[in-house]
Amino acid sequence: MTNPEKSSISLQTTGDGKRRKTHGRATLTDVAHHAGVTPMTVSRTLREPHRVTAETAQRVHAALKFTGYAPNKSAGMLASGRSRIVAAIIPNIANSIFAETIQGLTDALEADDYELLLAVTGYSMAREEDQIRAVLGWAPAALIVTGRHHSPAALTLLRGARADGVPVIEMWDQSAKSSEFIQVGFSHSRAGKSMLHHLVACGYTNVAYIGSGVVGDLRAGERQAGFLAAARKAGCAVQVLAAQAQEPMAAGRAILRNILDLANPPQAAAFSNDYFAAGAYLEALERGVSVPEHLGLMGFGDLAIAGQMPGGISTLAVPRFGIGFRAGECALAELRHTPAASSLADLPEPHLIQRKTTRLS
Amino acid sequence: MTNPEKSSISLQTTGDGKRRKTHGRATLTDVAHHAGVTPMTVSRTLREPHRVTAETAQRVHAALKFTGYAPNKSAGMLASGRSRIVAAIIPNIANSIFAETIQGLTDALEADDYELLLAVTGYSMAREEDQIRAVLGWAPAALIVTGRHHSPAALTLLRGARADGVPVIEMWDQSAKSSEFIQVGFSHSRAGKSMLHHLVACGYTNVAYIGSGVVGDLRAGERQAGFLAAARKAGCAVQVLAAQAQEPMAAGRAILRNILDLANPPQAAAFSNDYFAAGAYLEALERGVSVPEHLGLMGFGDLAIAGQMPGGISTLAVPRFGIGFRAGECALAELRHTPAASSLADLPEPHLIQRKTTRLS
DNA sequence: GCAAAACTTGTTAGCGCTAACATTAACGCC
DNA sequence: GGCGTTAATGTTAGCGCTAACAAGTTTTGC
Repeated sequence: MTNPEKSSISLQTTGDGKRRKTHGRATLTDVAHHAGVTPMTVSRTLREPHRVTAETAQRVHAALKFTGYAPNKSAGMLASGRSRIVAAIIPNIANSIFAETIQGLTDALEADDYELLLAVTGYSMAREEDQIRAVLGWAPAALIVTGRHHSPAALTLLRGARADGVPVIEMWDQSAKSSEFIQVGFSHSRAGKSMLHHLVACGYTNVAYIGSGVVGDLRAGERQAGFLAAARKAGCAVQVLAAQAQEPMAAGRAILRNILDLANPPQAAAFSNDYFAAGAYLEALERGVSVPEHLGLMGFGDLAIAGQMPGGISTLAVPRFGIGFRAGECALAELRHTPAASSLADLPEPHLIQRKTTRLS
Repeated sequence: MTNPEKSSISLQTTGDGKRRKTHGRATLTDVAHHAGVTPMTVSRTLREPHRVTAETAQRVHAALKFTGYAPNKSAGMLASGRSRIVAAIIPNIANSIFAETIQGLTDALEADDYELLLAVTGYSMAREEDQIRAVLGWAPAALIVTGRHHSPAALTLLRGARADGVPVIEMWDQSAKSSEFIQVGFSHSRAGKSMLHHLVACGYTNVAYIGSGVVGDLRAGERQAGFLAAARKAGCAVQVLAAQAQEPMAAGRAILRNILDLANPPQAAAFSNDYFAAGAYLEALERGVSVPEHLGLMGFGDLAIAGQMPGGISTLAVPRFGIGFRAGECALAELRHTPAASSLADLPEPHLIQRKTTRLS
């Protein structure tokens, strides 16, 4: 290919010699000229092919290919007032818990040919508010946020969006009472409670909870609170530690060392996520601490690593992929005005997977 | 909040009583009415604050807040012909290798207030082509793709974009000779060679390479080819296995079992990524296979897990975050017309990290 | 055979915003 | 005080596309 400019077909002057402001890309009008039809016919060929003669369609398609036309979506959105964007706002991408949710979301949206606009908050409510404002500028067809807690201004934005007919979905969380937005998730305080109950059922009476150490992670906080409340109710001794902000498995290792140094070491520890638990488990193995006899360990999330560690790590499994998929389905259902089956249907509740790191009672 | 509609300020009728087509959201015109100025003044207040009186700015800001105005970015983009979007096309998100790259990209773009539009190909060239076409519809300011191999049509699109002044960056790869686009990455065939050389330096003479098993992952293929070529040149016996498409650590475990069953088992195995290596290592530990004496293992990527496994897994470290950050910086530099320092400057070459799974020679 | 229905294509206007220019007001300078 | 100069705001036009309607063409039914 000797001439790299060759693909740029753009007409730089119109018939009357006036210069166009347009940048190189071909427009509908360019395509229409080539095909000898009006822009409207080209537009229809693309969006409502059945309303166009086969012969016309053929000419148009030839022109499309010749010009290398790519529709300007901004213009389309502006003209139609609709967009095929679904915006999702998540705390972070690197965390594989959300990566799988995004995968689920993508899969669900593909069915109706929506695009995903992703924004990341870093667990900051202020940043969430900014991101909501930012994505709203794209007039998304639906808006999916993480969690049920938002700043007052963010809440106003969400309500405004919903009032404009934009489905708003809160994922990864669930209110005790009915919520004003659609929710696709589970109760984290109940999840924390389940974790404690598992340890109690295993016969542990003195336990520790290791929090995420991420200040803005409200859901992690609720799991912890649920765990502690249940421990108090069960008369189980409990102490709390927080992971340091560092690579999660390394943090888990550090935590284990801390636990062993404790004045009154617990018989079992529940971790805010499986990476912490995996790190702690490896450290325990290396130090010859017998798990689960001397120390029980459990994680949260049922990430791949929990199943792959020797013997497997007991954990609370949550539908990471399913939450994303279901959230996408709910958005689509609202957009199609096919009232979704209840937003919680076929989303499995978190459930315990007992592996080798907790003692059988 | 008793009236959830209250945040929707939209004027549904104009002065002359004509119904507006607009959806609920406030427009510049709405804001301008409230502030008693023209839309242009509002626009200027937002984009060129210094060109507006303090008093006017104050009135406009009050009106902005009152109306809950959020700019329609499509309209702005259409009118200005510019966008503040950078599009990135990656093979997949769940894979943490790219997650960190995206993080780097996001960090770099934040400096100049660009938004990131992300598209995923699933390692399919056909899908890459579709995704390029799709993101081009948003008239991105820059386009970042993964790898240097594209379908002919995709290549035409990329060239067309570049001809329109859109910086095009290929990341995670590097051509032997100079390339037509900016490249931020490294040579995978050289990476494969480095891996083989490490095993040879450790004294292994009969080795195995475990490919990714992902058909479209051309870079993984090049690492494998580089490894094999180097093995042949070094006179090192080599056999190739491919991981099954399943959860990566589980695949690594399965591979280890296969290796042990081999007629002529290798002394060391190099894996296409650290998850495979970690799974294999755990399986080896459980089976009492002594690593690195009986079998050496090495991974690729220097993911967290490689450093956290007992003793640590030897691996080839690559600048996952740095590639994304540098790609973002290059894009910004082009957009600012501040010619970037060479696209490869301060991007470290892949380097070997020897840990406990390969024998010291 | 001819009007009504159905189909195909064209025309017009405008989505919300901004570039470019036009206008008005305020200022400085000799 | 007249006149250029700058600063602040307004006016006009149009980005590329699509909704809504209009006009022409073919088909259909009896």
